[in-house]
Amino acid sequence: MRQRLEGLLRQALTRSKEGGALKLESLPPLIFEIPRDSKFGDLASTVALGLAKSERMKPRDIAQLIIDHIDDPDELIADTEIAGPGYINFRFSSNFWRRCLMDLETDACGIADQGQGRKVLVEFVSANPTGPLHVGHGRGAVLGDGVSRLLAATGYSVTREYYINDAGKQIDTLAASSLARLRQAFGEECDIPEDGYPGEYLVELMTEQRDTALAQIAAEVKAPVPEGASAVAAFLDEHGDVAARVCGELAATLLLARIVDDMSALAVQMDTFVSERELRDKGVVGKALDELQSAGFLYEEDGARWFRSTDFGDEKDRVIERSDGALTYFAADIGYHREKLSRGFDELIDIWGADHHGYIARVAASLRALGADAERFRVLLVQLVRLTRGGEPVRMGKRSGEFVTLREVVDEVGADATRFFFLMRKGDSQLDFDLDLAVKQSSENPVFYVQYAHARICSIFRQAESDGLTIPDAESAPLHRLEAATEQELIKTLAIYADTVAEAAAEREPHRVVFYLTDLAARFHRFYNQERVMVDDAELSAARLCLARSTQIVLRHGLKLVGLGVPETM
RNA sequence: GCCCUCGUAGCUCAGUUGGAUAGAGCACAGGAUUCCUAAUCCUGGGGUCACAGGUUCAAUUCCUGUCGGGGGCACCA
Repeated sequence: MRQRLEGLLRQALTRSKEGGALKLESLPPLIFEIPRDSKFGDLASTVALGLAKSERMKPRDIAQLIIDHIDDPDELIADTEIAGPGYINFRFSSNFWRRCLMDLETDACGIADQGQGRKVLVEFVSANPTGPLHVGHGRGAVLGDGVSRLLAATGYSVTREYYINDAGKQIDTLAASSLARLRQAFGEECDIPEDGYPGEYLVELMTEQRDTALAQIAAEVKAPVPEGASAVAAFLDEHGDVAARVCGELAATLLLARIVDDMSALAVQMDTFVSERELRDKGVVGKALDELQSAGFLYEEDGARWFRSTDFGDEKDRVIERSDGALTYFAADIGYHREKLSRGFDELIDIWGADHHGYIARVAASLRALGADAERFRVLLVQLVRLTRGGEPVRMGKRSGEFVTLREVVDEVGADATRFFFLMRKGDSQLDFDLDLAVKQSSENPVFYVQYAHARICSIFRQAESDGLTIPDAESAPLHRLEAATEQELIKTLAIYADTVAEAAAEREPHRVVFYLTDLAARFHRFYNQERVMVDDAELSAARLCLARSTQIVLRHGLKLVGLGVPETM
């Protein structure tokens, strides 16, 4: 809707300028709003208010000038009025609404191609493969997926990537913990390391993989597989390092597979997986550091190597190589992000937990130092989820071993309800997830409200079909018969779908689509309760069937856009 | 101590990027179905937009400060 009026207004402004009526050093942003009260028209613009100062004219006079310069050959605008301090209120003709509905019947549902094929890499979840995903990861997964879907729908070429942190201390810890569990699986008395991962999932995993693991270790050291508890214990003592490595790799691989499975239960799919270890082995990290070195951004101090990130807006310099010679996590991240850019992406989006926000400045600094435009890197923070049960906080963490896994929640409340719950909130707002409440309310989750609207429409169409009625398309439907207030409101809501998606994509905020869908469903339910779709008047029925079809199109498109199911019956 | 972020109805949250009388769901009270799905709809009460200044014709929105919640300030990952 906005897009259509924008063209006309922009033209009017250009003509005013050419005719000398307005100076217009630059074309002002065209800000529209949908008036709360329909007596102020269908859409209002504040352009004239914004121009008052630079033009040194009264806003109302400017508004009049603009209106006088509008050229509207298709008669899309039925009426304009200048109101209040200088609003221009537009009322549209049935022609206009017809075009909006016709837009919805196109492949892209009238959504503009903002992305123009620009390549975007969205990196999200990227949880260490040291345990199952927990509820907090779910939020990042759903947000990253939602943003990806939004960008894909608006013309971007999107790649979803998972960065596997399979190097470094956490993996060493996993290796030691899983080796201990392996020993236990063979009947040995063995405690897991003090700061290891105590979770039950490792016990299950290593018990199940007991023989596989032992066979792999034996193969690596080219020794026969030991038999009997004491022989196994002696064998593992002798080849402790290899055993730990094999256990760690085995556990990481299987845990990652489980993570992938957990994500797909939430309808989240990745396109690519990148391994930190592989990047390091391929020399990607070293190359990036060499570049920084030769550009003069690295220096030695206190026996460590530092990156002069303060030159690029960070608040302090950062260590990239510790005095013991080990590279820091940050060094790996520099290499990874450089590698992402080298793959030809126009834009990198990272989705991080809010506890990493202090990290943004240094990664951005490293990219700038490597010559990349800072605009191309953007981090979306997702606030941590505070898990409660009956109002009491649930302590969680791999360290404590207590877990509420994402999978448990999805199994209990369902994928759609879980997705909707996360997508209803802006990513940067804090979120309490009450387990008891989530289960209790899963049956009244608003997602069903939206899906029910779609199912209802399908039901109407089943009825229409058995009555031998056909649904006209928007071009030929007698839309002038849709005069009821509920019908008008519904049409207007349908007309702003493409605008809503465009804004949501531009802001990377999927929750806007979710709110829109809830609003659309509400308007449809209202219409449905007040008017009968199929009535004796064939023309009126045709118009209402068309309206229902348009609503169905948008509901289906919108539900898919946020990754939700589109049921035909409920 | 410094930095980031949030503070809107009893609760959970939106608020069209600075515009007209601040909205929705839940909860609470009452009502609607001879007919396309009642997982629906209608009516009602509820607010100093944390607080105080500032910018502006116009501030919930931008700036500064105060208070409060959360997070971050490692040769950790």
